[in-house]
Amino acid sequence: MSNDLDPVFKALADPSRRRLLDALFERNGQTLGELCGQLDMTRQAVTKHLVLLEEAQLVAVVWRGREKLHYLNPVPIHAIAERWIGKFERQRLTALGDLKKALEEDHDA
Amino acid sequence: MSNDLDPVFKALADPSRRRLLDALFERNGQTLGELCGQLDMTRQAVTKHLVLLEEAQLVAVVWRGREKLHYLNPVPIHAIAERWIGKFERQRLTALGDLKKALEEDHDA
DNA sequence: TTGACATGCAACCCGAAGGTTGCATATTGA
DNA sequence: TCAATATGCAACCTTCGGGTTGCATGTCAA
Repeated sequence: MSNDLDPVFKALADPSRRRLLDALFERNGQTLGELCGQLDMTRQAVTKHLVLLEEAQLVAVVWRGREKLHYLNPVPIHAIAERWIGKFERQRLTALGDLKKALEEDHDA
Repeated sequence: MSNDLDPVFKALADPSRRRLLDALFERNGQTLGELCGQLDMTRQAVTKHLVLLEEAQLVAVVWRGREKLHYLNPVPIHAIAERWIGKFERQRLTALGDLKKALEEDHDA
């Protein structure tokens, strides 16, 4: 399994791509055509977004005849949650405390 | 509190900015100059990255004389974990199941 | 077998993003 | 008071990202 989260963060940075993930969350296994119906752009633009999602392994593809079915792969999101967000979540209250304290000291001065 | 996660996703998309967050994670409250020492680019470039982090509310700033102290604000990361990642994590096994099943059916055909 | 359908590929356009350099401003401490 | 320090502001350059259009390819169904 890849250990590089960068393509995942990049893929998640665009609202249209998050929207595609949401669409697959609503109904998994949609075709390209179906996904196009939910975004206000050309099929080619949607294809490009899906390519990025595939490269980040957020979406997996299965061909059925001439149709391309898209499936959500939750593993990279899980990896981000585990390896990245978890770290900050663990120190959350400490960081908030630092911030509060700094603001108070600033007020004094 | 802002409810818009887009600037947060955008801010997290760049490796240099994630690195800055990591640096503040290591030692909270660093000055601009200190943060510059940890990235291989000009001070102005670092400033630009920090502006994006501030706009996403991931970093809060306190001025102490001529020094600008940077503090981690864990709230937006928490928001992403709660409102966005949590949703996918909850359906994680279901999505993996869909994917596995689709791959098997593809194999049959 | 053929036309309609689902998708791929490639060139192109434009604005945004990341970086640089140069200069201005404010604070500090000797 | 003045030089060094810490930072801001603005113009500029190049690359990348998101979007389009046009055409090619492969599959299905009548």
